[in-house]
Amino acid sequence: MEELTERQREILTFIVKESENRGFPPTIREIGEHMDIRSTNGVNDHLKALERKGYLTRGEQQSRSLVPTKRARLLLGLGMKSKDSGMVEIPLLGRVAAGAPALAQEHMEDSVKIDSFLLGGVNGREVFALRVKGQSMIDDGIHDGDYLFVKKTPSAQPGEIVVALIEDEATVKRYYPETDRIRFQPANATMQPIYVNRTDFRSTMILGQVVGVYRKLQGGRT
Amino acid sequence: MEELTERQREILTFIVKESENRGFPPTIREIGEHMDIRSTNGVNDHLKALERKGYLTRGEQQSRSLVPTKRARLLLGLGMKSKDSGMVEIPLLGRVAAGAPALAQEHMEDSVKIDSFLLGGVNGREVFALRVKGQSMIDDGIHDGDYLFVKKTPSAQPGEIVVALIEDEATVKRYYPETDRIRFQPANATMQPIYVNRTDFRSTMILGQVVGVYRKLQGGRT
DNA sequence: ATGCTTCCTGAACATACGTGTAGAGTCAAT
DNA sequence: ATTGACTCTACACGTATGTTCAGGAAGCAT
Repeated sequence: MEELTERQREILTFIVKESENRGFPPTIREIGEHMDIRSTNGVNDHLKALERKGYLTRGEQQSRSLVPTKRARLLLGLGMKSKDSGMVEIPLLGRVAAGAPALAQEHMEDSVKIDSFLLGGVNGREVFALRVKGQSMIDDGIHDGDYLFVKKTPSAQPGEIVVALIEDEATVKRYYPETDRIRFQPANATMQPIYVNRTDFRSTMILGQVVGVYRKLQGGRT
Repeated sequence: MEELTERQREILTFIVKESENRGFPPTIREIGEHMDIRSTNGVNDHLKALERKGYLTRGEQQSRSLVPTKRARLLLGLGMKSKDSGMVEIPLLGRVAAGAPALAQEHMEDSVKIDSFLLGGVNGREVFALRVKGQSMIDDGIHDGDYLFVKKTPSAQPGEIVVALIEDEATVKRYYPETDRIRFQPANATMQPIYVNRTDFRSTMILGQVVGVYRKLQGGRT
């Protein structure tokens, strides 16, 4: 793990303390004021460094979206609050049917909490969950009714399992870009791949990348 | 104390939840989006009411400066306990190798927390977790490296997936009692079942029944 | 009827805020 | 010698965000 410089640690401490004392994180300019840094970019350099070293997560174009990571709390010797450490709450979308699923809205009525360890280091805030419908990925061990944990991302690496919006349906497939089209490959010997021409392809079609699968097993049913 | 209207309470709840989940409060527009209020002023009316009634403090001209008061937490019945409710901590045994696994000891060094909802109502205290070794259950969608959540029980129903101690090895198989022997059936076409004579069968051989499977997926590897 | 609160639309405005570019100085490592 | 982290200034730009004004509809008490 990369070490922090004195200045970076000071800023990280300030962010943590402000978050606790005021209830929300500071802005870049507030940090600059406290640290006697006249230029917002001076502060930004530090924030970038903290993010790169894994002590801070940021949102793009979002004010005050500075959230220290677990590692940051450990470094600063601030004991985590009880058993809550490492848990994230994931919005649970029902069995996604037709139409653009409510990714934008994300009503929190239903949610699942999960150990962030099981997400393999992915930031829990960019993950949603949904239930699988159908057998199209059975050869990859993804069954009907399974819970999928999906990292929101508009792109994917070839061969990765993604959730994509195809013909207004959210479906789970493997992603294979080819020269002039995209192949969405089911993992089921009885099913054919779906092809989408690059010209028809919008980045919004890929909703995210599957990072985890959970299946309830009880009473012996598969 | 002035009461809150339904709508005001909804917004207050949203602010509290967002603060906890994301680490910072929402903006007026984010609230509007979630509540289906198109006008920022519509939201502002509610915020003014919440402030007037003493459930919220705000800063002037400051983004995201929405901090619920103690009274708000009381009203919502959140005793400062945050997201931990409904969580259970499950001891995680390493890849169980040979010999009686440390069920008795249950070194807690490693553990996973999981939403009890995902255990399907099984009491978390009688559950342990372990990682799968081998491909013997691949046709049931249980792969090498998967995490199994196992309910400790000495018995099982026919056909259920169990963790059993066979020849000093902990293995995952389906459980089929036959007239004078027990058949432990792998879910892999290339593998043969294991038979145990009833006379040799001790109840301690069944460690538990599999109630959940989790698989990390990342970078496209299966 | 007349007000009052709640709940909302729509639009406009000022500023708070994140981001990018173009530098520059220090210091340690190669 | 050069490269690269770290630290910072100064300035500009776009947009994210809070605030305010001008209403309107529904319900409810006086």
